[in-house]
Amino acid sequence: MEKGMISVDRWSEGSQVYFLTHLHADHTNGLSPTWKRGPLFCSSVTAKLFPFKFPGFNLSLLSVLDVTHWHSLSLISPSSGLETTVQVMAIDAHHCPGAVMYLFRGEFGCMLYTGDFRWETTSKRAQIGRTTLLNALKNEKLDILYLDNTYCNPLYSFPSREVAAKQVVNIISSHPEHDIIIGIDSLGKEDLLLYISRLLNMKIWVWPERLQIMHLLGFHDIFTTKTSLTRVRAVPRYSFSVDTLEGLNTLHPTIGIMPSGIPWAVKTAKPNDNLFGSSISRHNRSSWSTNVAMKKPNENLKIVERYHQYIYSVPYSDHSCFPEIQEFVKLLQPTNMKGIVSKSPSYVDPLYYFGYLCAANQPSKRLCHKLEGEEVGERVEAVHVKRNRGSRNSTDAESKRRRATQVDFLGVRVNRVSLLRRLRCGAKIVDIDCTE
DNA sequence: GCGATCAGCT
DNA sequence: CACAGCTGATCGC
Repeated sequence: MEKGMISVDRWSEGSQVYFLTHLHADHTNGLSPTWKRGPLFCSSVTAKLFPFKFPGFNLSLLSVLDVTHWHSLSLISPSSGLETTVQVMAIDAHHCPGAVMYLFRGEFGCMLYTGDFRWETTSKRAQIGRTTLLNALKNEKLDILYLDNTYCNPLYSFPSREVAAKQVVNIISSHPEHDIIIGIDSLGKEDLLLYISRLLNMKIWVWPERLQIMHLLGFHDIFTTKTSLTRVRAVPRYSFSVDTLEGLNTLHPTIGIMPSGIPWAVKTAKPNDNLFGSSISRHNRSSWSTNVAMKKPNENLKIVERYHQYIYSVPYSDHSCFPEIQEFVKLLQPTNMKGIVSKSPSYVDPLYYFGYLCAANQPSKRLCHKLEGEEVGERVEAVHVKRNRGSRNSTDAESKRRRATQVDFLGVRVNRVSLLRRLRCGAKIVDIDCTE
């Protein structure tokens, strides 16, 4: 295999330059303070947060890319061995602070790696993104689109974050005597918290490390670590559970709000089930419930009852929902397309739904010639593939067998989808034989 | 002992 | 199911 040129959100050896879309952990797997494989490009906000996440990292390796401007890099062509120019543009991805997409052009053609992104066609920011992309692509064809396919399934349709944020504010203001906890991660959902703070004119509690991040992001007066100053607290999602809520309610009436594209606990119930017969109105439930068969109905029922006693699931998502992904693909009409998320809720290759929008039947021969002739088979395969359950209980022999499958995959189409499922995000995107 | 990786959980 | 990501166990150096 010839050496590659460019890796995005992928940190193994063999590339000349590396790009980071944003600082969520599933995109930094393999990065560490001791990493030193080459120049690492990212946005200015990501660069600002970077030392916090990777203290001791050699910052001379970091290069900041301004958004919406072309930057030229001089690299060695993997095919000819000669110097070649690659141009790259970072574009706001509207995901979490610092998140960008990368648009590349060079001898390999034109390609876009979205990273995680949200494409709200109603928002001002997305309109700017739309103009930027169209201007950048102007007379050029997008040869390959690496797409955030997290919610690439028609099951997933949710409102804009502005609408969802209003739902959150409604929930809080309809519980004037309650304490509120909101489950968030170490980065992301800041806009939601700012919105709450502005509309309800209150500070928001965050844990100390999160306050440091808020300060790095330039938010100095809105957040606090003093519990006495506010009844609204943003807490780490991993500490947000039914048990936590039940514990808190022994001290003071408290409700939880979970902003998420996946209302997991809701999904075990039907919209008209008695589970929702509570006197508290559930703003979001009607459009949310999907019916999923239950293995142990009674057991799950209890969990759901406990859940709905205290927790609101609000469809506030930093990923694009299905109709938005569709809009995005329609706009760009790439020649080829590849999902970057393998562990999505209902993984399906984006070509299954959007192949008709692009010229996927005539994949660019400059790129990924191996993909040619596989796309139709892959699309069919994608819907029939069974979820890989029970990996936690699998034996050593089973996991060895799976590893063997991964090796075989490089030349065998039929295993392609099941492998993609397990792969992490990230790609070595310019690699002559395109096997990653 | 340290970092990388994985299992388990939410 | 699992957005993103923590904790704790284990492995290899």
